[in-house]
Amino acid sequence: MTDRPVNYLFSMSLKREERIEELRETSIAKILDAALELFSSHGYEYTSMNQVARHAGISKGLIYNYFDSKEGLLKAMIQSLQQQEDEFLELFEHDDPKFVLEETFKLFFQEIRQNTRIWKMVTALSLQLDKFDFVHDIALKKLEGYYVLFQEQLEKIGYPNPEKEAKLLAAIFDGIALHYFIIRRDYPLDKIEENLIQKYCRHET
Amino acid sequence: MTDRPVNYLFSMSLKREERIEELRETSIAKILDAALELFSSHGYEYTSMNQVARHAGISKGLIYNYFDSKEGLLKAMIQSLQQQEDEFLELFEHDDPKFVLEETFKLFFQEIRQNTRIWKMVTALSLQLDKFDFVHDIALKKLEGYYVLFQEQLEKIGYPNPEKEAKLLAAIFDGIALHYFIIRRDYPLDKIEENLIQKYCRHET
Amino acid sequence: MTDRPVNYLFSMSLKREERIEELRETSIAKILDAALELFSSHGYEYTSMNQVARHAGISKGLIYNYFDSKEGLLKAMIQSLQQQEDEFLELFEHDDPKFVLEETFKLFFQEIRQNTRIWKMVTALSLQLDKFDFVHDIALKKLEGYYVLFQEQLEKIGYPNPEKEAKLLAAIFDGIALHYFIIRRDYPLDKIEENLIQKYCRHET
Amino acid sequence: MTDRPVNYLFSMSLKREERIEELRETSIAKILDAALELFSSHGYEYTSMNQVARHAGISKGLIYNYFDSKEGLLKAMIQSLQQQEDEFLELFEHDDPKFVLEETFKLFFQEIRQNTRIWKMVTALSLQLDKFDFVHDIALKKLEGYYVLFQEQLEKIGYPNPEKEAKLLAAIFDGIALHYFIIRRDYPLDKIEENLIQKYCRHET
DNA sequence: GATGAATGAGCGTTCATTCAT
DNA sequence: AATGAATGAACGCTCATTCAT
Repeated sequence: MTDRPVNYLFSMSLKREERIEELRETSIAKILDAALELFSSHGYEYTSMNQVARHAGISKGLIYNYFDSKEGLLKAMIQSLQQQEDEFLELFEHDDPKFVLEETFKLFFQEIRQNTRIWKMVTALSLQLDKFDFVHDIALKKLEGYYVLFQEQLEKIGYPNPEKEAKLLAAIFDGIALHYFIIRRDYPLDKIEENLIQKYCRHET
Repeated sequence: MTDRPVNYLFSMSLKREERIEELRETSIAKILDAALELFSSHGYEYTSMNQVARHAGISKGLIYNYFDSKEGLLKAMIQSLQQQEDEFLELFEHDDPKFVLEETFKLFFQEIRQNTRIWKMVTALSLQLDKFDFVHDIALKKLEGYYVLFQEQLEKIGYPNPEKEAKLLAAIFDGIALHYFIIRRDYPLDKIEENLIQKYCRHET
Repeated sequence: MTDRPVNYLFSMSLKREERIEELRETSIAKILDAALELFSSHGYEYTSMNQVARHAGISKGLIYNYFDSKEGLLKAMIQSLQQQEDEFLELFEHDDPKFVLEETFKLFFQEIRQNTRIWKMVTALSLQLDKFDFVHDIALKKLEGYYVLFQEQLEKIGYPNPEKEAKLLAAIFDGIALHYFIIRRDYPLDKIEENLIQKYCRHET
Repeated sequence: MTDRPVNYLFSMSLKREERIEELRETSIAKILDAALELFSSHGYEYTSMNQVARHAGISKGLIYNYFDSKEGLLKAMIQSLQQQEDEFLELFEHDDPKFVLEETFKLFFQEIRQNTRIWKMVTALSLQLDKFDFVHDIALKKLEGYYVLFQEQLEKIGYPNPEKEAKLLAAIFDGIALHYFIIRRDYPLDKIEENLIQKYCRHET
């Protein structure tokens, strides 16, 4: 990211600083929104910086005030997604493993339903690992997060082979997402969701 | 793709025709090989037609004798992959469902192990459905093929909810592939494979 | 350059005026210093106004309070150099021509030794005369100053063809400077200096 | 420089190869000519690749078929100048040192008279040594060539301090060139030339 | 007086595609 | 069938300059 403003001694009032910081944040938000919108609908490679600028309603040059490069913009956009996700993953501090699992399941399905385009993009990007290492790293970390979460809950429930079972469960989820991304309207996402919840969260132990 | 030569009577000897047909096929094969190699290792968008030509050992212009455009080349390449796959999916005409499932499982794991790069590319491409409808169509058809195959076998075995179970099974497979593409060396592909075979093909009914 | 403040009666106290005048001069000096430093080390074309502002420790906009444009800044910078030089050329009001010559020689060599980068830049700029007429004019005036100085002294010493000889002498100096700029450490500047002083200032007439 | 054509076995006749080589050379020549013309009249930094293409009467993209980058084009242009110069420096294989000196002098003056703009550009570029090392290297080599040539001839003539004197003589030349570049029409180049020839090549030993 | 967010024309460069041979 | 010189639109990016505060 380029030059943050240097703090010249006494050179401006706090008011001014705040106003400027606001401007900065507004612009950054506009750019990130436009990038998310366009990258996720047309693809990163097929979106030009010109388009991002136009869609954000600002000039091309301004993007480079805040981001080093197109790839830098992608990185920032991905990280901002990641951050939002982290925020609501912290919610689960419950004792009942079946409850935690069920909530996780519901959250997951809600996410891919609501932000299909975004998660499709993220999935596509994590497969380009040679080009965008940072996406790969984030995908990896997230994956391991799920492995751990699932394993803990399955262990508590008393599953026989919790480590492998956790990996399988995570695979089921990402597989479902993948198929939903491809098949879309014709994919019975609701029924699949119910079925899974029945199987893992409501069965007799 | 350009017009195939029509057989004008007496216009040339069969020998000459055959020789030319051979040349055509050799060139096309060289181009498709180069495209597969480069698209799957560097990505479609990051591979130039120049690179394809150089890697195929032919001239840039020649590619356009056989393919309309870069996208046309991609399409042909994907279709040739599809064709190869169809060929060995016809093998299964066996009665024992568990045997068929086990063979399918083994084939799948062998494929993603041996041609990781290629399947990663195919997966990535099928997520870009706005851009490349044909990849999407192929992915869809293939997916439905698996759904049917799995459903039939699971029905024969006597699974309670074969349709949903088939979809879940297919999701497990593609999820495993996805995770393997991302985690690679650290993913316990062998153990997962064994585990799945045990679960679906060797259990007591 | 923007308008200097006119002295509206009673509009502000002399104290305030003075303080502001001081601020102005400090800022201008900081900018000129930064420009000299950066233009001479990276080249005028390869120095951005942003860099100048950062190096001067002020904001980009402030430069435009004092200078019309990047070229205007260059012009002012060159003129300030010129002014400094004029100041110490006035020192020579001595009768003995050989003494004056020797002092001039020494001054010249000291200058190119100490401020190599700056003189290299000035030389380079005076060769771009299409772009920067003012540099050309300054170079011309300076050159003629040297011609006159040398001619007068050589005349006093009794050289046969003082006009041509003065031009040759001036050429020798600038040629030496040019070669020193290019060869740098390996150029025997000291010996050349001694040699010249011997030849022109210490010989028997 | 980019891809030279690969020689596909038997793939084309010698005639075709020759014709293509001719095309290549014509284009390269057009580009180099345009670059020399524009770089030397407007300056390297103030000439865009678009201008070069337009002036050469070809498309912008074609330049990049033959040159890696703008800097690569500059380099090639300088080297082609260097080559032309080398060719006529080989002429001097004469015994009489005064004759050799006189011819060198005449050649030098003729050059800066006829190709003023070009030599001015070369001089300007060799002062930008941080940016364009190759120009610096060439300038250095050329300079040393002159040092050696002058030293040898002055030695033969019997000058007392030939090494230093050679350096001074070279400095005189480049100084004269520099002054001529700046003063142009008002500089008495002819008289200076005569004067130098008298002094070094026609005097009594 | 001083700031820095914002602009937009223009840069060097790439590359899919065409076409004369 | 095969070549590769040639094109030109589009790209990512820079930077001198403006102006509201």
